[in-house]
Amino acid sequence: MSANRSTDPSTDSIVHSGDDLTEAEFLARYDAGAYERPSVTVDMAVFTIREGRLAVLLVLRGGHPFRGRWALPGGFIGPDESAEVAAGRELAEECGAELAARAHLEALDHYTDPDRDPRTRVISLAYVAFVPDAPDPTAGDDAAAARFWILDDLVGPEAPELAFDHDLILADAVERVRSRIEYTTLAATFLDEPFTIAELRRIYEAIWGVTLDPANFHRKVRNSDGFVIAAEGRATPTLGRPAALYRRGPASTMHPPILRPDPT
Amino acid sequence: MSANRSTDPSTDSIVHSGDDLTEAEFLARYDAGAYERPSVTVDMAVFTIREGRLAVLLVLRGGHPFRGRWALPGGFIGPDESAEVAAGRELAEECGAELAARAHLEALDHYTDPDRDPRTRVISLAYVAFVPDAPDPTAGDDAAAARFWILDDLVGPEAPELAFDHDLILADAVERVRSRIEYTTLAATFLDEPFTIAELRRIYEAIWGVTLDPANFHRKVRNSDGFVIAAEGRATPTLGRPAALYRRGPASTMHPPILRPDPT
DNA sequence: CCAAAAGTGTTATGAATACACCCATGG
DNA sequence: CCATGGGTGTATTCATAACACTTTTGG
Repeated sequence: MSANRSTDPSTDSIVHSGDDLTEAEFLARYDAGAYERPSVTVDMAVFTIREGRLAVLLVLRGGHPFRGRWALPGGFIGPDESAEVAAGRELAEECGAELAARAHLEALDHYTDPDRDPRTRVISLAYVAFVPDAPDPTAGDDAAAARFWILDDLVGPEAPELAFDHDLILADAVERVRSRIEYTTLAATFLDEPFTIAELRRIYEAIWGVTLDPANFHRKVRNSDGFVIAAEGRATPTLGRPAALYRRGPASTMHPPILRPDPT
Repeated sequence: MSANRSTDPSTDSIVHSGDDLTEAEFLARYDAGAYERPSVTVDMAVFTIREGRLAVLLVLRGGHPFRGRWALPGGFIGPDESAEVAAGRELAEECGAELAARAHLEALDHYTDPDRDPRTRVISLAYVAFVPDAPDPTAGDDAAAARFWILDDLVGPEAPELAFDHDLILADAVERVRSRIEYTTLAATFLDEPFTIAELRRIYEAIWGVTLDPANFHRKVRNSDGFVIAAEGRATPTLGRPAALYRRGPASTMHPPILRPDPT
């Protein structure tokens, strides 16, 4: 603590000894403005499936810094809202309210390098969100454009360089979603209900970038208690036997998990 | 964004249109003080093993707010340090530098409820740390006392009520460490080198609160590539056959994992 | 009838469990 | 030689992977 004393509001003796005050008195006299504070943003990796592949929502920055670079959508946390509320609000503004209502939002990590933003000290709280295949959003006021990028198009020499440390955040987010669908039922949140087991399998294939055995996948999902529940009716395929329809079940985790195939 | 415009430094038009500036000019004119900012702390759940059971470091608060309550150690982030550096610094101050140097520190989550701190808006970045069995730390200036609490002593009617939302953070941290040792080699960081397989097993038993089959555990650890590597010599037991000694191996994850026994 | 996709059956392999059994030491 | 904990062998059970096979539709 001593190394940080001048900026540390928990070191009460700098403000007031406090020893002779009740907690109510202490709080009434507390001066919140006496210390240097970082700015705090939420940044979101909003995933969906596009052309059978994993895609993430990026916005083209219309203002400084990093004007003209693609970035994860996000914004500063309001003084009276939690980070999760702020993320939901931003998502609604980027993708529309009805889509945000269906999205599953989940805390990812925090990014705190003092130099990660050239303006000032900015700490980012990162979230991941999963939405069913959705139309491209309309750009907000401070973004020149907003669209889903297929992840494969973000690697290689043609790929845009992202603003801030968003390439790092995105890499963490991709790994998170890839490992998360192994032992949770999250993959189903990428689909509109009702859906078929094969559609769910294509979600896994898109996120992992592999092909899975349809027969074994079908069995695993059906045997996983509460993952999916049968719905009325049949899918109307362009070809082949019509598939049974399902909805998301009550379970949020799977035992045993559906493990990624060994990339060997 | 529009709902939050007045506190949002990314909405450049409020500060300056920016359109006619280079990025360098924009940054030179940027006023970081124009927006309301939260305070940001790091809080740590520092785990060790005490009396064969999982224990966590708590400090008794000497000042307001929550004076006289036990809390996770932590402190405010300095203006020029990352959260990880801040956590390491705080840990060194609480537990001693040599112990902090051996500790494995890992980001847990962030806690952002606007009302979680009665003083002002405070966002907490939570970390978990794992240290070999260590002497009780000496309390720092702003703590009346600091000691390891066996986790089982923190439940029940006799248990102290923690400050802030630290009971929630601690619950998340415990679940994290319990699941983390399933598929990482983290448990070995609770031990001084060299150690025996049985000592490692007792770490798992302490963290999960179960008893494990010594024979099967031994095989799983030995078969897990890079988890442990053989060291010279033998342990000198009080009873029974002397055990072989090992050091931490290069692997950080395990395939397949060592799964918790079903609590059924 | 044929093609194609959905879904079931069957076998082989690999890991986990339970537990019998051997090993190495101190008393 | 006995008690105790370290460590290996082995049979059973269970999940997975591979793939043959059946079902159900449209053309």
